[in-house]
Amino acid sequence: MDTIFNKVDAKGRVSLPSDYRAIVKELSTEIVCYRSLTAPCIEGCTEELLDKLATEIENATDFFSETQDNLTNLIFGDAKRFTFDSTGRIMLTEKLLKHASITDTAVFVGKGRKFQIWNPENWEKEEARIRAEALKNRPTLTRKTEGE
Amino acid sequence: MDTIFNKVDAKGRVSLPSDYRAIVKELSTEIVCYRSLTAPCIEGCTEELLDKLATEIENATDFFSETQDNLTNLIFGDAKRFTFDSTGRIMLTEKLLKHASITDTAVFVGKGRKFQIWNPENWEKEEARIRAEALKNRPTLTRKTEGE
DNA sequence: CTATACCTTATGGTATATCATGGGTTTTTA
DNA sequence: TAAAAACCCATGATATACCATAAGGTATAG
Repeated sequence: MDTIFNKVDAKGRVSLPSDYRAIVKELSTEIVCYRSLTAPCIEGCTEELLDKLATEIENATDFFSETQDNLTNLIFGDAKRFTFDSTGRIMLTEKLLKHASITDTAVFVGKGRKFQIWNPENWEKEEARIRAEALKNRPTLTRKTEGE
Repeated sequence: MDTIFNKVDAKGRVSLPSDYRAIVKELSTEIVCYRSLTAPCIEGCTEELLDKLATEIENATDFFSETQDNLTNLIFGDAKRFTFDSTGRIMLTEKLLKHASITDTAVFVGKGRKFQIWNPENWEKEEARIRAEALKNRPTLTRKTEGE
């Protein structure tokens, strides 16, 4: 998956890049999007992945625990299903667009089993940051990820 | 899933968001609501889930023996069935609305298998609190849940 | 090796269906 | 009998589905 720039029209519609669609389509015709917790961008994935995460939370925390309560609110309160039509577009909400400061162009960035949607300028900065960081931590990284 | 703001009309009626309805409708046309034990909000789910919760409480007797009675009383004594009509609306009771301080607008917050109903201002505060908290505990979280 | 035809994908526009919400009417119940 | 709740219909807003066009890329034929 590479980085793709697509236009956002006046209604908030964006074409999900065809490569992304192809992967999702094997399972369904919808994705889930939510505001990234740590970055000014939108994150997307399949519902399956989100369900898996929810199950993990349920297993790792107690039913009545504050942690479980907070996490489920955080994840499911924010996440929204987006079905894409025959032309492969989704309609992003105001909340999501605002969080990522996206107006007329959205940058799709593949992240393995999920992806991110950025404002072009912000992504440019982020990419530079990531590259610098990766270079700095290279020795540690290679040791850690051995199994991949 | 998702957070949705709906109006409460003069008669106390609220539209249950269509996405929520779609999931419930496969089974029936009613949900169960009760006052949250931990937060100033209303909680809602299907009757099936409440039954499951009852079983879980029973199974956890070893750990909750003291509080089991209290829990069952609090939840089941409070829970009430709400059928939604052809337009998808329910009529919440005074008791529930008062507990959540809801007057003219109700915020539906998805929690996976259940949902919460909040007063807009309270939810805004709660959401900010949760997100800040999650950000602070991020290292711990990611280790536990292996994803984000 | 180049040009043309074809296919895929992105994007703009439009019509249709859905949903939230308001109001009115009937039925229940206290 | 009065108040409240369930039911029904109407409407405006909005999202969704669909069609048409444009642009880019690839394969094939000349």
